[in-house]
Amino acid sequence: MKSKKRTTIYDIAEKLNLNPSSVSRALNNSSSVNDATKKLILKTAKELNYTRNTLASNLRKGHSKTIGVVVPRINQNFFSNVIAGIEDATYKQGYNLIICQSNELYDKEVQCVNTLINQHVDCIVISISVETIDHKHLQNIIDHGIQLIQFDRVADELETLKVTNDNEQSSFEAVSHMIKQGYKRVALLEGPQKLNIFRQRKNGYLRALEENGIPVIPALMIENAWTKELSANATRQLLSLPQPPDAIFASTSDFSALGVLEVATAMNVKVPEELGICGYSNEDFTEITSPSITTIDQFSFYMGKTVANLYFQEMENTDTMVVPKIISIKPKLITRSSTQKTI
Amino acid sequence: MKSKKRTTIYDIAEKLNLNPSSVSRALNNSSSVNDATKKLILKTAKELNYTRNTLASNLRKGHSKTIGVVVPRINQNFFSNVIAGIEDATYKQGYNLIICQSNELYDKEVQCVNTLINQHVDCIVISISVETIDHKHLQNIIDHGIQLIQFDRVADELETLKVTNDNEQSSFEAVSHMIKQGYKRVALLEGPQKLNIFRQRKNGYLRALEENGIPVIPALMIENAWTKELSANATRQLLSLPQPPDAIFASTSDFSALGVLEVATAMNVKVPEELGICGYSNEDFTEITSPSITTIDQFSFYMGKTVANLYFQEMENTDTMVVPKIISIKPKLITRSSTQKTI
DNA sequence: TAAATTAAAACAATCGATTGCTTTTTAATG
DNA sequence: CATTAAAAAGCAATCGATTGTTTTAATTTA
Repeated sequence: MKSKKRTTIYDIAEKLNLNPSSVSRALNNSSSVNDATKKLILKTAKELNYTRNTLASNLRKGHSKTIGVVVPRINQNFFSNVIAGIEDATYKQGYNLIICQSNELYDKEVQCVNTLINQHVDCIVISISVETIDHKHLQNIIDHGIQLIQFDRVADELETLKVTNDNEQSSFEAVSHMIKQGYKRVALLEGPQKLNIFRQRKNGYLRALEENGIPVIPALMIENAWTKELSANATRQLLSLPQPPDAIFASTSDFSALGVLEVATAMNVKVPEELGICGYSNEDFTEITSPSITTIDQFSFYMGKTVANLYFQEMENTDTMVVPKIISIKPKLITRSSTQKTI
Repeated sequence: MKSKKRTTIYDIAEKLNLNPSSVSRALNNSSSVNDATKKLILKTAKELNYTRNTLASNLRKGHSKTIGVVVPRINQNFFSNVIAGIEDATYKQGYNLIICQSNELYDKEVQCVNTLINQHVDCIVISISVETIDHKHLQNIIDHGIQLIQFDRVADELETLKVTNDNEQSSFEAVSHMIKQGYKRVALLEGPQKLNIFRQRKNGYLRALEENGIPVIPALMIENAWTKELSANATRQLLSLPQPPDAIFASTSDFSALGVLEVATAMNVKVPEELGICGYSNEDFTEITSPSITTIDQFSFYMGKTVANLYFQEMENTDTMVVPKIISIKPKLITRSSTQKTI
């Protein structure tokens, strides 16, 4: 489609025999243009179907009023909720959102970041991929003078603004809850330990065991069980142990917990009587499985809003340096049937 | 945060005692720059941490290489999958995505569209809100010479590029399937008839009844049952009828179907023996309810890719007028336990 | 009425990259 | 060695809006 030429302030100026600068000022409601003229300009602008060219405006003004977001996957409940939260907050401020997904690939993540830098976005919000171990691309964002906010999966080594979940504490509470319910051999399904969130969740698990005087049994801790399939395999393995666990904390996601549940059901292991299950994320479906699954709510939408508002707040300090700041949101344990050993 | 001044082609030109135009050409790999010079420029660009200012570039080039997307809700499975599909396709072409959500509100939808027009996006992709009945804002997009692609929930009256699901046919097949399973009184939970997709689904339902010689019973057709709660209420009402239905087609969503299932279970009505249930959308959870729910897959991710590719394809015809074109994707019936009356 | 003040509009430079056109330099040809 | 062709680089306008500065017009004050 050939896009017709759009109306510019020059067109308006020409038609009214005025200078473009006056048109611009009128459009920005400056006080240095006569009210009558202003009205006339506004009317003509409407007639000619004028809309400001944000490209030109932003170029001149030196900013883009745009925030870039990089997440592993757009269509994952947690992330799409965070994005919805960010959108909700940024929209009100007249900001736009450019969304990219890394697909959990380091290379794509770097590309996304570069694109956003090129776009001269004012801020980049990122939750890193599993593959991401070095942070040159993140440092690059900072070097370009772009505000950087990390959320959820953050690079600890890099001192930036961060919005995180208190994974350690919530895992601690989840495992403590299971122990209080009477489960004695709680297994752990771990996520890739490259990601700090999974390390933290493991730490919470370990602390809960320790504080409750329960020995750590390495055989009950399965590495890299972070998809439904991997968790299902892990569960088969665990339940076939001479001394199988009587509870499994799927610290990686509710999908993992679902894998556990399915295998348990298939192997005729009764949940929650013989096996307690706890997931992570409070996906919609955890409420409707039978039994319903105990899980942890991360307040994802709220998290998105927090991220956006953090940016707007920091933006105010125009000339001071960025002070690294971490906002930690405390997730909430949602206890359901899958851990109701005692009735 | 004060953003430091970024490196421009002028900085590079100055440092190398060259003209900015040569730098620009070198950066664009033009053949009219000496290879040695080109190499030098590229090296210096890297040293100075240069990145092209896309704002300036796009202003000059007259396009933004950006596609705007407006959906009712970002964090709804169907839409987030479509967006992921669009992103997947546009990313490869070096395009960016600006995402907005209307929250099912007409006013917000209009605002979103206006913002995108201001941003001078090259194309706007939209799925309209429930509230949307007039289409001035969509016409406005066209008037600004911006390519418009509607998907899923489209305004029939407006002749634009469209990517839709064949809702009529898929509903027809779903209801036919239920009838073939032996269900005799199939009820329908309708969505707001303002939206064409829900009208089409109703038509498919009606056609299935007709072609199978089954009378239409108005009492079995419930209007506006398009949330889980509304569907639950509707189900209670239906099952309390003197002559209750023996199957319910929740044409609006799987969430509705879930509402039906929960009420049926609570009322001790056996699914699928006494009541067949079919949903719409193939949400993840339909697989794991007990019984699992028969539903319709809309190929949402693929739909997103199709939308994006439609744009790129149309873009080629630079000077011809846009010929309204509709791509209809045929959804797939996924039969599961909830409609297995016969074994 | 002349001078001073203020309001309104015009002028011109700028943001950074691109591109048609011109000039300079280098290489090739007779 | 002169002439011509080709390659490489420079020049300058452009995209559209913004903004500091200057000019003009209108109003007020002495």
